[in-house]
Amino acid sequence: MAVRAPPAARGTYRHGDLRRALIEAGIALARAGGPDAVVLREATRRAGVVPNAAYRHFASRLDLLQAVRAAALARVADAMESELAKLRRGRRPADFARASLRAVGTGYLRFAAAESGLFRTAFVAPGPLSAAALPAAAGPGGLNPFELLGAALDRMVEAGVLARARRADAEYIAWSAVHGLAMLVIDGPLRGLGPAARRRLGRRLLDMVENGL
Amino acid sequence: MAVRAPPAARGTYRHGDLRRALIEAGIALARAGGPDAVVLREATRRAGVVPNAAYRHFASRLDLLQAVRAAALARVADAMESELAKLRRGRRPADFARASLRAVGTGYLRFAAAESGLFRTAFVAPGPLSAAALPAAAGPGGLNPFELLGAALDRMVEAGVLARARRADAEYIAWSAVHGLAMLVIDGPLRGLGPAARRRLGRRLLDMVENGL
DNA sequence: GCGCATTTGTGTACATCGTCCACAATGAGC
DNA sequence: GCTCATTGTGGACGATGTACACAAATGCGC
Repeated sequence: MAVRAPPAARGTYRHGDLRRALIEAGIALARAGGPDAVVLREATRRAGVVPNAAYRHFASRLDLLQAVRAAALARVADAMESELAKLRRGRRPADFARASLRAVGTGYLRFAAAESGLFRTAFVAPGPLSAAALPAAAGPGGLNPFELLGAALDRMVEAGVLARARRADAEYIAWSAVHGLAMLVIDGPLRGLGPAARRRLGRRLLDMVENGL
Repeated sequence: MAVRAPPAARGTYRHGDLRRALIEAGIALARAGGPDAVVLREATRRAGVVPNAAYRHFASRLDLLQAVRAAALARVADAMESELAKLRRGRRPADFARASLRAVGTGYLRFAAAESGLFRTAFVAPGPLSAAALPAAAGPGGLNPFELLGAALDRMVEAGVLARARRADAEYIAWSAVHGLAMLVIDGPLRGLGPAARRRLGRRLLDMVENGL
């Protein structure tokens, strides 16, 4: 009878929740192979549906990719928040603020290393032009990765650890540093570096951000 | 008769220098559309040759891409060197060393902004696994981008601007920062930022590297 | 000079992909 | 219960990467 064979095979004509199923499949594909692996036909196959069915829910492969991308971004935010959650709140504000910034960076780098396919998908060039703006890409706390970083920096200013004059654009600079390391580690010259070396480099980079910002 | 129609149409059976022609076409494609635009059939079309001819010179599309990638990397090195060449040598060694580091970074960022397609191609993930090691990717001076950066950092140590203890891994950290900014500006949230804002951010980032390294 | 093997380009073919169009099954609203 | 908008199916097209067999040109040994 095979009501639920591994790929699919449903009895009903309607799928019920195809849109979600396609995104789910897309996430699985992205996880395994990055953005290029998000292939429309394969997603429909996994959803047990004919390729064209996808066009009832997405205008194009790119449209599906964007949805997957948003999901991936949300997971980045998750990773950051879970790192932030580890912080003990008891400390002096200055230390706490600094630790927040590091936590944000650490979450980013950890996620990049652990889920490189999704990470690459999250930051793929979104077509020729797109406001993008990381729309519904927030984590459980309701903040997207960019906003989480901004909040950490604000905390640093309040705690007097970061001069107010240096606050402007600080998120771009800090993000750049962390993002660059993530990229180089994922598929740049630093690929296959070993977790220990990766952590060491990560710490060193965050030192630079902390001191140089 | 059309001996030389725009796309191609040669008289001879042999092409003469197909390998080079394909790489050249690949570079043009990468320039215009990044790594994904390096399409084997289109390259052969431009070379005025049937698709399969490419396989006499490249094992696969990916192999062609690697060749284009090497060329792109060489141009990155060019950009860095040309920025280094602008430096007046007369100054105090410390200033000169610092300026070298900035020049390397500036060249990198300039190239990323001016030739984003080639830049993205230069740093695309090279397949599932590859030693890569930036082989014949050097500029006129014979140094690849990574080596140019290393040389600048060495100069800083010699000039006493960078503590010897902090020299280790410094290229990875510095590269990360600059690379990250380049990525964000090219197709991340900082896309379409305007040259002035871009330069400002670049300077700020290089400040961070200089102070925080 | 000449014959033949090696190189290099051609022709045909296949699977896969994104996408379009016409049609069929379904379920909601009257 | 009829109608109609929604959602999935079937078949098709052009593009891509690539494999296999064949043909033209080159160059080497003689």
